This record gives sequence, structure tokens and C-alpha cells, in this order.
Amino acid sequence: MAPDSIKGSLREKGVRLTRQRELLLGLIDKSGEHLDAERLFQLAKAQDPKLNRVTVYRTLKLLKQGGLVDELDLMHYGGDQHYYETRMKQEHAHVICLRCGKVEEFFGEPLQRLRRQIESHFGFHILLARTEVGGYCSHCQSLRAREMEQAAREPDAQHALAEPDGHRSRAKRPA
Amino acid sequence: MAPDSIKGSLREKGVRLTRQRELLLGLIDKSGEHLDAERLFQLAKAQDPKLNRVTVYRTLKLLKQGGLVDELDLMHYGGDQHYYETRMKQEHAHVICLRCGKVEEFFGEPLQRLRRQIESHFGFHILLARTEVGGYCSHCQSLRAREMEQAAREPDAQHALAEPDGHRSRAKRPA
DNA sequence: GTTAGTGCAAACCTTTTGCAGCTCT
DNA sequence: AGAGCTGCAAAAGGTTTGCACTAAC
Repeated sequence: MAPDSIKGSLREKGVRLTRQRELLLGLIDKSGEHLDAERLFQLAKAQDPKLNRVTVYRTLKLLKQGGLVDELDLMHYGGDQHYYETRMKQEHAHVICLRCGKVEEFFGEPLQRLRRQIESHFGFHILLARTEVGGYCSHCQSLRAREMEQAAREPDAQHALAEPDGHRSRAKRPA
Repeated sequence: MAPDSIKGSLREKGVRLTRQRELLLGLIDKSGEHLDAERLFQLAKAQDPKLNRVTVYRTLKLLKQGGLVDELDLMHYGGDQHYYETRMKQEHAHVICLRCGKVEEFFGEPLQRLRRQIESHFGFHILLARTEVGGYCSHCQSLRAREMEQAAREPDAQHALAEPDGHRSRAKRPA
């Protein structure tokens, strides 16, 4: 969703467009990555040093409630925080490599089909949907294969193989 | 996954089957609901008052890492905690009513199709997958329709319509 | 001029960690 | 016996809340 149409949606609801919100909206929309609240805060603070972390949380909540952004957790790769993206283009699934952290987006017909089937099967009215998938990307599959070989060759060494734990321990954010 | 096969899987990895783990495993498996850590702790404490909350978290982490249970968040209906279920039967999607909180499970072909397509499209190796959907169940759709009518008829009253916020404020757990 | 929004500090909930002592195998 | 677990206390991470002040409409 383009920032302009977001602004429109907000104005309609009598929500004020403050300097801080304009800034945050712009950052969320421009950023290619999936930002979490803290990262968004850091980026915003770089442009407006007085902006407070709390404002970030409040703005995200507002946008979420308005259905203007979607909340993800990317299979908790990187910790328990949430990630945000504007509700642009079509519905898509997020595909996260548990080894390198790369995130791919999958568009495509099975998603629409799934949505339709759920709606008709339960007579359900879907407002939010989210598919997240974790595993190994093609690149990391070969790396892992090589590591396993290595490990087999030197059975004594303490190889700290990058194992997926599906829930990396608390992300120490770089200071 | 039946508790016995879970125990087997654990034993193979040299994981000890303590009294506490047996208890927790049993509770997770028997419970029809999706339990969060705190609820599981309360149930366990009822049977073993000395059991500590930390043990619940450690056990859940263990099971998660072993791929024996899946972690859900049910669209954060009810707060930010995680819910757990044994990895039984087939892959399924969770369908959460944002008004009444009911959770349905959807099995069915589009899920397998989606999985296959993602694997082949990206050459990805999927280990974990999760589809969660939020909206209104058929029952709540009619209730909501009635509420809207009501609101239209008495335009002055402050109707606290049950709006979905997609992220209910912090769950005050009943003491 | 109102009312909504901001910043600040402090709380809150959920989850993890360090460590001494206990217990499965 | 000894690695692995548990309980306890304390901390950490992420997010929300109360309140006085400020700014958008």
C-alpha cells in the first residue's frame, strides 16, 4: 500500500498526521526489509533524535489496527520481536532460511485457493492471513551437506554445526 | 504424535525422562486446547505443586527443538504468548475468530500444494510451516451484523462494538 | 481551543540465565 | 559416578501504561 493511500485512510478516521507518523510511515514503506519495532526506532531516531520508542509502538499498533500493515514473526528467527510490512500487492507467504536468515516471499495461486477454501469450508470471513515457512534455502542445503561430511571425517572435533533451533536464543542486538 | 513415540524420540537423543517431563508431555498431548506456557504451568502445578515455571519453558524449548511440538501464536488473540501443540496428524492451518476466540483447524489439499510449490519454486527444504488466519466465524458474523444495525438505530449511544484489533491488549490472566 | 498525540519514566508480561543441589541412567 | 535436570532468584527483552505537556486540526 502506497504511503499516500495510507495517509488517506488515516485522515478519514480522524487520525492526525504528525511529523513523527509521517516519518515512520515513510520508513516502513520505503524499506525493502522487514523491520521490527526496534530497528524502525533506530532508523527514525537517526532523522529525528527526539522521537521516542513508545511512539513507534503506538504508531505500529495504530497501523495494525487499521489493517494498513501486517505483523509477522518470521518463525522467530532472530528472536521474539515482530516484523512489519505494508499491506501492499498481494497476499504472500514468507519463507525464512533458518541458517542464513534470508527471507523470500512466495506469491502464487495456492494461497488464494487456500483462502477461498477456508472461507467456504467454515463460512469464515478472513481479515488477516499469514503463512510462514522455515527451513533451508538451496544455498544453505549444500553448505550443510558439506559440513556434515566434514564432521563425519573428523568425528572427534566439536563441530558447532549451525543447527536450526526454530527459535534462536534471545537476539542480542548489536549495540 | 503420540506421547509414547515422543518419549522414544527423546530417549534416542539421550534426553532424560524425568517425572516433570512425563507430566508436561502428558498434559500437552491430552489437552484438546492449544496451551500456552503459563496455562500448561498451572495445569502441571495442580498435579505437582513443586514444579517450577522455568521447567515448563525449558521443556517446551526442548520439544520445539526436537521438532516434537509446534509453536503457534494464534494471531495474538489473547496476547503475545505462544501456544503449543504436538506434531500429530497432518499439517493444518489455524483459523481464529477474532471476536469469540474460537480456533478451528483446517486440513486439506491446498496446504500440501502450497508446501510443494514453495519447495520446488525456491529449491527450499521446509522444516516448519505455519498458516494462521484471523477473521470472523460464521456465528460472529451474524452477531456483528446485528450489532451494527443496533448501532445505526441508536446513533448516539457509545457502543463498544467488539472490534478486532488483531492484537488484543495485554492479557490480564484471571487470578 | 479542543482533542489527540508525544515524551518520559515506570510498569508489565513473557521468557531466559546463573548457579547450587538433586536425580535419572 | 556423573552428566543432565530442577528449582530458585534475578535479569533480560519486548511492549504497554499513566501523566503532564505539546501540537494538529
